[in-house]
Amino acid sequence: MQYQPRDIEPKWQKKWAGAKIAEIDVTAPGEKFYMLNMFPYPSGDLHVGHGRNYILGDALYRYFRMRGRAALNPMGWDAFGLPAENAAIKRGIHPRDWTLSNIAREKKQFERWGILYDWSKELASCDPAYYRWNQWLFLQLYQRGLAYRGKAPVNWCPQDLTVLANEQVIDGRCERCGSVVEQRELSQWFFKITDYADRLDAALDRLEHWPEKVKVMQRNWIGKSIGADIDFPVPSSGRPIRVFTTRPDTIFGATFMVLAPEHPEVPALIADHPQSTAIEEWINGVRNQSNLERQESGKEGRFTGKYAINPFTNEEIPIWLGNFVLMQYGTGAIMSVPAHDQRDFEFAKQYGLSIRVVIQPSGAPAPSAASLEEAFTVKDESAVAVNSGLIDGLTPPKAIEKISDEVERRGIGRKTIRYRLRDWLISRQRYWGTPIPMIYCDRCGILTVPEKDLPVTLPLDVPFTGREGNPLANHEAFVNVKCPQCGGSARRETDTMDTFVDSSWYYARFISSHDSTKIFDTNLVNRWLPVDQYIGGIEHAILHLLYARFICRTLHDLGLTRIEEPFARLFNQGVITKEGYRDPLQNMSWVPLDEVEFRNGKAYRGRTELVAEVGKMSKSRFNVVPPDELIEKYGADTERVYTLFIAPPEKEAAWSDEGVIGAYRFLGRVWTMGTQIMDIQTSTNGTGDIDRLIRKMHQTIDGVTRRFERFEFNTAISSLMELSNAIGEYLAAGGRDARIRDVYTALLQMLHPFAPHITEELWEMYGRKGFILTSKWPVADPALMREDVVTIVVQVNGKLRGQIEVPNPPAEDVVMAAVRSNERIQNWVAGKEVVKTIYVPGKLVNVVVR
RNA sequence: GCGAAAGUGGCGGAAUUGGCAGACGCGCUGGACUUAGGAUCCAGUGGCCUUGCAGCCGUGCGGGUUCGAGUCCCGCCUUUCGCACCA
Repeated sequence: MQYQPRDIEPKWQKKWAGAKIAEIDVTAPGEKFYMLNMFPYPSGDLHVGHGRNYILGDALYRYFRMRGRAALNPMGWDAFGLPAENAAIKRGIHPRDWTLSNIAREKKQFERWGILYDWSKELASCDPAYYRWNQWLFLQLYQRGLAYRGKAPVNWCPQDLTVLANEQVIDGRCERCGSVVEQRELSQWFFKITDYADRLDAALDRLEHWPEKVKVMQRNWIGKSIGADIDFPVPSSGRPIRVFTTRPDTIFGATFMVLAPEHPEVPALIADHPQSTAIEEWINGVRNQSNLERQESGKEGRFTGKYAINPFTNEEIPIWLGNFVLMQYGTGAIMSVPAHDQRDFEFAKQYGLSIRVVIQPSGAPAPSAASLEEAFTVKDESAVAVNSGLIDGLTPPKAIEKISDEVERRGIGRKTIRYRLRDWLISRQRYWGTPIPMIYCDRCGILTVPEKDLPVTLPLDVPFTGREGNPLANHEAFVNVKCPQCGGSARRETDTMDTFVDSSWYYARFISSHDSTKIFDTNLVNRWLPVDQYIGGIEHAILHLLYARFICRTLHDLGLTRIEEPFARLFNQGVITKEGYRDPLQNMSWVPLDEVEFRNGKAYRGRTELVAEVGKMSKSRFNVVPPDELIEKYGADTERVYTLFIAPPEKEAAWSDEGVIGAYRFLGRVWTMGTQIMDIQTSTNGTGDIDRLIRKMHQTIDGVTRRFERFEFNTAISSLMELSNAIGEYLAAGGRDARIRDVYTALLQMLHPFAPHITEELWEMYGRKGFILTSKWPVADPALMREDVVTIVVQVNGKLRGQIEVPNPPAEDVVMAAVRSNERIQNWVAGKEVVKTIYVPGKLVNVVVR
């Protein structure tokens, strides 16, 4: 009987679904394993690149189940968001219908891949039963001052009268209508993530099983720096200017001060300047530049004509404006220490400002003007403060401590910790999201929607033209509401929430996803969280993972969980790339694959030779591999095995259509040898070496088990291929010992997480009871792994000159006797003086001769 | 510029602690089967010299440590990723 994946795969998919095999009772006892793939945004079409992510999770899930863990593997939909709204505008489909039909398609695709999710816990963020708890959470945060309204600059399209996400702004213009986008200050809702900056930063050190890369990215994003705020008196205004510095120990070298052009003191400082108009013009020019533009235009500054007093040297230092000082960070003002800071140095050289060295390697001569270029790079461990009064001779850490204490003692500042992290702007002037549950009443002010009135449901009867801004704002029935306090007429908030709010706590909701009385069950969540294995793309390294960590902590602080960190282990799978083709004559635009002809190994469209480029699969590059055809031809098991075999899972991998055949052949061989082995009923003396094969089996069990724990799926599969090759050789050699059945069964079990359908089918054909999925993972017996004979490599002067076989375990004297009696080896040693002999137990002998 | 990771056949990639480099797979070559193609099966496949052989060379480049280096150390080169005027 031929291997026909087309027949057996749907059969098992139905059986698993019928048996509700992946449904788990979260209250039942057992050692829990919470496995979670990041829930997808249902955009409709899943390609083999997406498949890698889910197949990887499914293999892991099946493995842990077979290892006897109570494994939970739920799935849901990150179903709010802009693409649905754009589809509505472009194609006249309601975002809800578009989303729901995509969900149905993707769910079907998961089934075709043979992926087992516990669908009884399915959730979708666009479902009022889900988003009402978003709203509830918002209210809890609002009541604790963690949600607030504030002004923030947003991208505003004056033509479409709407706010645009950064991604929708292309070269400063609206992606839809092409008008120049403006920066506008609007009232927006924020979550106060900055209150948690310190805890989110500190806890990163305890996330042992997170990729270092992600932790570094989060650390940079939070951007903690320890330093001091120090006031510099300004005689002309009588108001001191406060600077932030991480190096207060260099204050004796602060020879000038630089303010951001937007600094609030600037107008007063330049008011009586003879060229104040020119300076204002310059300020406006800088203001309109992005940070990137400012950096590209180089350092520029203007002297205000005013001076501040350095509180430690008591010197007057000039106050400058500089385009490299950012108002958003610190106090928007810096003390410049040109001798020890690259940027200050460049600025000082450009404008001829004075430079004073205040840190030097101890005992070194004072740097000359020529060597000043190096002064700011002093990283010498022995560097100490000089020309610095009370801190002379101290190393930087001690000097920082002492000078900070002195600043506090004098009452001119304090030690501070600052973060780059800003509060999380959650307002979106968009329809397809969770309505923010707030009400504006002219008499009573800003009010929360009472909990009993949740959810605030998103109305469905709105028109989508893409022109009039947020459709919600024009929906009278939605906007007009009675004030919950005075009963008078009031207006609803029409902003919706950033979809990252939805994804910041869904992992907890899965545990009791149908509970309509509370956000989740605290006891159960305490049992099941944190997620044991979280799997998703590196693109979520910062935003999603940081927001989820933040919200998890707020839930903890609300007394709803004991859990502070939501994800114990994190794994980022690599993307799958494929060649796409560009047309050099058509401005290098991507060419659809069906227009590409291949001749002599090169790609053409007509007579134009196309340029091949390897990149992440995406529709816009026409390089996606849809799984349908592949599954039709070779089956889902082949795709699964190939996808996990292709490369280590964390690495980027290049898809090769030819490579797939290898996985198919492997499964075909497993199938064929299975039908052959089934016929072996009783032990008959063949010529094969069954003991060797059994040893190989135990070694493979040991290896595959360890490789599962380390996510080394590619080598796990290759060692299964080796075992299957060994079985094939045994059969070819005429081996017919009935114990081959045990070896084969173990192979099937280990193969199951990768190729679930074929292994279930063969398991059934073998007359085994139940699903192979619910069978017990094989255990390696160390005693049976051991070889009877070991081969020891013999080197002479480090070069391989022979091999000897000795009984295992190898005794040193036996090995040495064998070396001495081996003619071939002795020929290499003959006539030379043996300097020494090195024996590496069980591995090799190296004879060193002269 | 700063930080991190990585460079191994024609390709994807293997190689616990330094110990037979190239497992496994693709591709390729030859053969079997076939009217033929495909599929399948068998054999071979880093380079060089060879009748042959565990002879020589070989893990980005240059040095070093060691009986022995893909692996450790120093110095370069290249690629990828992250951060980027954050005071």
